[in-house]
Amino acid sequence: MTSLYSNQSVTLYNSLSGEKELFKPILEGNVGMYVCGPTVYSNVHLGNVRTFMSFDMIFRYLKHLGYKVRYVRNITDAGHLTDDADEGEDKISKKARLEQIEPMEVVQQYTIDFHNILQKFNCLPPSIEPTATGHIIEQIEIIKEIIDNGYAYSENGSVYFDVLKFNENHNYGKLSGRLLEDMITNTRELTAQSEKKNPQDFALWKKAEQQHIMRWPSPWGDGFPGWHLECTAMSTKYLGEKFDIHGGGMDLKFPHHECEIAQSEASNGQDPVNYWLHANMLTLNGKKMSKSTGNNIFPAEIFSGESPFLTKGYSPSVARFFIMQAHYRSVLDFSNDALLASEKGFNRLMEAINLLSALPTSEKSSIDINSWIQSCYDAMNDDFNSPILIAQLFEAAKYIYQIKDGKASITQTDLEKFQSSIHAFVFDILGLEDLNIAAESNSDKLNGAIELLIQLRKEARSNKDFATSDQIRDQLLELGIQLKDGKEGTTFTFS
RNA sequence: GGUGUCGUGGCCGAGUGGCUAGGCUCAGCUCUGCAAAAGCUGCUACAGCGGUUCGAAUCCGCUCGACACCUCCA
Repeated sequence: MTSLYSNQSVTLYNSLSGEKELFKPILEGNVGMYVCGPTVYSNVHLGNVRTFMSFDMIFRYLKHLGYKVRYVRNITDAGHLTDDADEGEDKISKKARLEQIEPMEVVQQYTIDFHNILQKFNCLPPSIEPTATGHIIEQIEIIKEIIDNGYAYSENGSVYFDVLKFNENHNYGKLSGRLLEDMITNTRELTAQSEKKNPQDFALWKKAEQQHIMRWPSPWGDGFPGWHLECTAMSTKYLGEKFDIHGGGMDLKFPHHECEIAQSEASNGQDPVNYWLHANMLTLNGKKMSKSTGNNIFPAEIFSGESPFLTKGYSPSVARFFIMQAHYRSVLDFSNDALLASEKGFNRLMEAINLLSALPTSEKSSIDINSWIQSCYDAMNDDFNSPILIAQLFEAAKYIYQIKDGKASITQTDLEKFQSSIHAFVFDILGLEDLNIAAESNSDKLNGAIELLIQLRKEARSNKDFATSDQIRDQLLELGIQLKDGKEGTTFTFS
């Protein structure tokens, strides 16, 4: 059997070229994908989640197409200075000092939170989730190579990447579209940069001061690795010197990803990545969500509704649906109104899908199922355009109601195809979950009780005892259980 | 100041040279004991000004505005 990917060709927007390109993996049938993970010194907010969700959707789609995907997403548990000055402190160390615990306790706590949250949003775990602290040796080796190749210098126990030297025969700035000379003329004045030859240089290794708790021995003395280096070390180790896809948030494009390219080229001479993908920001009140400014909203607040920005709580799947309704490269603004609209749309889609298995079949299909399926693939093949896919799914919902009402027809074979495709796109690729099914399966007793009330209400109605029937309906609604009268009887949902 | 992205109907969001996504809201209808729910129908927009073109939301120029990056951030 041939894989789907031989029929469905994916086009993706490559930040490096600024254009949509046909996706062709280095090794046919295999994809190596690296995504920059979180720095685990605080809880992830919804903006962080959006990026990981976007790449989860991409991961899911590539797998669906039959690619064997090795998805590597790191945990940054070391390095990462709070500022660029020489006195900059490691973020995790700082948090540990403030809370008077071990740095690895900080790391552990927020790594667990990160995993829990992503699981709630139904993100698949990556194939490999390496940590920066687990790859200190690899990082030191890369630094040695860069020094040997003449693109780094050590100074007072620290090692810096020599950007000017590198730019003499490489192109520093090719990813972010910057020119080094512009950067030099526009550099802001920063104090305490005495160790660097020039401000554009970045740290590969930082000397640890006496009080610094996260430290490792190295040829240059005790210290810790620079932030950009870990991704180069881990992507190279698990995906090779050249791999297919590198993803991350738009805000990492410069300097982080630019530095990764420079480090690879300076150490092994390879431009490391064929396709750079950048997920755009989630904004709140029109401004980027950010840990440092506090303009953010946390997943726990979404679920509980306990936030000044929300009127109620929303399920993880509704939040995921909301995010999937925008293209991953567009800025998306978070608001209660937008979430409310998504919730209604999401419920409508789920209700239509639940009708699928009970649809009547006919001798002929009046709907061209094959071309509908292809239109779903076309959407995803076009740079993972999930909003278009969702529009197609609502078209499918319309078909479902037409078939149900006898205004359209479908054969048994087509229905099976229709059903399996919808399931693939909604649950496997978009990663949505049907909450009513989940609710039904874990509360059989409650469901039985509600069914009983529905039966009693039905009897009351047939006796024209509307006082009783309305009491059952209204009081259940107050409890958050909504009865829905339809032609084939009464159903209910939890609101 | 530099680099980049973008400005779409009441709201959210696709599209990116002609065939006018989709969701929500709203209005009407169907169903109903009344509702709710659900379904159906309707609502023709592309910041402004020029230009290219038989034809532009879509390409080009200018103006205005927003956001992001240039300093840690997904």
